[in-house]
Amino acid sequence: MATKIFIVDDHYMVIEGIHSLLQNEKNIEWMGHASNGASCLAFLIHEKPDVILMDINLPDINGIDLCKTVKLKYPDIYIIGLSTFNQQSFIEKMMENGASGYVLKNATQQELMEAINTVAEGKQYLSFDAALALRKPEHENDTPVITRREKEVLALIADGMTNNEIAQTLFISVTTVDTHRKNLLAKFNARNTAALVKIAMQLNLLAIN
Amino acid sequence: MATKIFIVDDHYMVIEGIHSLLQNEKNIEWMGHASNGASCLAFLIHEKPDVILMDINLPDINGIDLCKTVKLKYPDIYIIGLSTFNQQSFIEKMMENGASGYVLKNATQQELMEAINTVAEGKQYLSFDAALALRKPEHENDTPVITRREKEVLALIADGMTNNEIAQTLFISVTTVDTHRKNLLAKFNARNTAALVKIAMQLNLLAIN
DNA sequence: GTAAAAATCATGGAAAAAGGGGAGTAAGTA
DNA sequence: TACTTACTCCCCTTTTTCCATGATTTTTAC
Repeated sequence: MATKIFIVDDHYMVIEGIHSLLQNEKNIEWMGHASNGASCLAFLIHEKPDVILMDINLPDINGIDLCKTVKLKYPDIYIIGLSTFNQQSFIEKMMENGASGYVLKNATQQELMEAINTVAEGKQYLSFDAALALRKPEHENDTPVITRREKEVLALIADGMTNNEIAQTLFISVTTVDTHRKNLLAKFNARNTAALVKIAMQLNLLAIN
Repeated sequence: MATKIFIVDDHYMVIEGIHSLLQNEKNIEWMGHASNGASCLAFLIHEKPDVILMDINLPDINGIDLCKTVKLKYPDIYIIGLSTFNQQSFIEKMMENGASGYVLKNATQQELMEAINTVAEGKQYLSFDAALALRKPEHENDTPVITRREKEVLALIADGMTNNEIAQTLFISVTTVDTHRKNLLAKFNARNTAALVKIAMQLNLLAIN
């Protein structure tokens, strides 16, 4: 029985590349592609692929969120994350949101086929590079645990607000904001605000708006 | 006479996609690909393509710099920039460094063929989106033009260094670093360092290390 | 219901950044 | 050659962050 494949990616050349890589595979049935999250969800109303290859960077929605949505509605569909980055935080979040695998865009045909076949059996697959990123020692890659309030303060700091402004925004004292700031610096092991923001951005903790 | 095409891109799927898009074209001769700048230059010693499709993000060298180098050594080779971004600054710099065209990775086969044919005749080609980005007034375009030195300072700031430490690292005066910092804040329209780093990260101006 | 974690607030001082000026030199371009 | 750009350097003042060291009150979790 052929595995039905669907792709969500906004880059035509990548879609064509994957299509080309898979077109001679007998046990693969190409169902087509979507170039954004909305048309992916629309497609899924009527058609049910076995495996979705899903880019993390989509024009309308975050691939990580789309993964969550799809998995919630259609738990039987297996999802493989697809991106140019092998950053631990991306991979981790994708897997947390129900993805069964993660492949980099410089993967070979072999890797891609291995990923699809493994995932189609219900198992998990991580490309070598992705697995390597995940296996890094705890202190090198773990995102610190921050509280709800700290996250709020962090976002406002990154927006360029001073402690005073943040205090007024959140209706709390300046000294409280200062405490949160200090705790953030400690948790992220950052020397100052600049380093803090950089690390937070790398860990994808700041929404892009 | 067939146009000889060579590709420099570190994403196997993109290479495969382009190959697939071009394989049925009669007047295209596929010469192969390189996945980094070094092997591209090595290839060019013995072989001379007519047109090179060149990714902007390469593992070893900036595509913009590679473009300059190639054009300097082999002025007869036409180069088409290739990337996922249609940011004005990228396109502009690529064209300044001798590229004859710029195509986004979500281009269709038609666009790609049009680009190759146009460029092979010695003319310039910009994809619709790329041309649009270039035509935008400066203030609408979000990527400020920063100098080499400013970029260095920016990177060190984002690493958490103080003006004093940066000064010692770059062997310049603290006041000079301060000037660069002030100019960066002005160019990025950032209220403080935190906002500066966030914007720089969003614009992909800080290497991930 | 108690213990832990989170959120709140505070003082005071040292360090750094932000904001306002001005100015000279070197290199490349029109 | 004249002009522009990048890079360099300096002064002064105010604002903000960073650091150390406290403490009290809510929430949350077991």
